[in-house]
Amino acid sequence: MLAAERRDHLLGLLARKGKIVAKEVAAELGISEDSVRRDLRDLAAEGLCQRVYGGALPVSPAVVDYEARQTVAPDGKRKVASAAVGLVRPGGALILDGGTTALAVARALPADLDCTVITHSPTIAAALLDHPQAELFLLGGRVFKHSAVTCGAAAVEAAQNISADLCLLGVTGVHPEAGLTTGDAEEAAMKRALSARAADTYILASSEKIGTASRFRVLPWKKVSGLITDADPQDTVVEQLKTLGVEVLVAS
Amino acid sequence: MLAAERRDHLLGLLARKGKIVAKEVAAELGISEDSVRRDLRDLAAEGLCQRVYGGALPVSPAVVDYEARQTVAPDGKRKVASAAVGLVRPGGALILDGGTTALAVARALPADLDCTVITHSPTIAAALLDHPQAELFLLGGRVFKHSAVTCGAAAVEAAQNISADLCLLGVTGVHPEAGLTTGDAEEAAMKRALSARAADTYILASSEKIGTASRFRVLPWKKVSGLITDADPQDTVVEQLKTLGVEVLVAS
DNA sequence: AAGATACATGCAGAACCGTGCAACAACAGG
DNA sequence: CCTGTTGTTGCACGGTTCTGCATGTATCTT
Repeated sequence: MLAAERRDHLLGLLARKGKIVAKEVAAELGISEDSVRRDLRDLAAEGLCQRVYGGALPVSPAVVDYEARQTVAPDGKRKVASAAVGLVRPGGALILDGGTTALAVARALPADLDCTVITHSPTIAAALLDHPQAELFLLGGRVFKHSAVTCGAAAVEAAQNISADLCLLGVTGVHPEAGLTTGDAEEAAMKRALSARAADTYILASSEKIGTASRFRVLPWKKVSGLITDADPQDTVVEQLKTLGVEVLVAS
Repeated sequence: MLAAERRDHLLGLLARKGKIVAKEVAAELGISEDSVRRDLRDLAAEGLCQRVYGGALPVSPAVVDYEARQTVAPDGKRKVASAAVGLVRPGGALILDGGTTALAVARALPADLDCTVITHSPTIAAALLDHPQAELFLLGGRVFKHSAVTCGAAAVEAAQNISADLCLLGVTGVHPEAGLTTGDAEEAAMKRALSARAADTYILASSEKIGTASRFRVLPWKKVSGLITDADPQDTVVEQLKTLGVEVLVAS
């Protein structure tokens, strides 16, 4: 393991778990505690972590570079994205919706992923250009600038010619009675068309969308295989969804 | 093994594995660590990887994005782009090819431009998202990662359903006898399909492309309306083109 | 207060690095 | 065909950086 790689690893741990115990990491990586301590000392000197007795903690969010916050997806979306990545099978075909949560999924996909990704979002397509093993298929059509995806008759028609194992769909509203909803009729139709072309459809929904509804219905619950969210599993709405027979994958 | 081949191999490793250990690669390829280190040093100088003790790591995605946004097009491409923008008529329809020169055109288009832009490049589409008045149409298909455009049967078919007043095409070779050429057969076919759907086709070619030829013919001279270049109008090749009846728009 | 744990520091060996140099191949020009 | 030039490659050298250990000190726990 490269020294610089190890530093990245430490920062990753810090972001994911919120703390680092020097002893544990040393054992895990098979290196001496001294090296871990030295790394932590260096990172602390650069303001990338806060050194504490026994390990290190993240620097307070306010201090973190503004740019870093911009580029990194909000915590909820990142959690949902990494849970969603677990559903993707190598060698399969994946339909990936547009939107910021789907973009987080695209970024979380392993760089050497060997599968076909079908999308109607130029942004997602651009984000996947550096995945050399992934076959990439873009559904054309009129571009809806608001959400940066193609919609309309041409896009729906293009979708009719593809099939996939899995469809990961973003929505703006997730409600027990209203079902899955979004704010634009064309977009709703497009999402429906995408979902219809996949064996399984999972919904990407960070916690703030749970229990809310938008103007246009995308799908009823019976048409989706499951929901991926970072909401509390004990949440009332989440419990309600479970009683409806919805498979809820909790991301953390 | 060729030096350039080796460089590609290194970049591939970086993408697939996320890191390079100089010692390992040297052993694997049967060359000295010095050569590997030299390559890594060069790649790092071009911003293609991050050199670290013991090997190299990928440049962080955030940095790439940032750099891509920051990098202004080379002077030649910028000149060509601004000359090309002069051909675009408000209210009309424009077919915009992929590639860096076309991207420069997209960026040079006025933000309040009121026209329809048709493209097969997700990158170009993404660049035009903030042009509120422009209608944007994306041609779908299999994405060719190398040049970040859609190609193949589906893309060509999608192109059959559109029409435009003007097509701005990038090529890699501009030669009096060989005509307009590019390095990939699929791309050449796609460019032909785009050109066929527009009343006028103009070629975007910064000066370094003048007088060169690539493997696959895109179009013969008689099919294009003109050439937009920043090359010297007195240049021998440019003079030759003029005698062939090619309209040459000199960008400056 | 005392033992346990974590820490900083210095040190030595190992790994890694850049540079200069010579050998070699590819190539253009005579 | 020869020759000078250019660019690449491997090797040798000296310097730098990393790493684990030993030591003495600081901090935590009980």
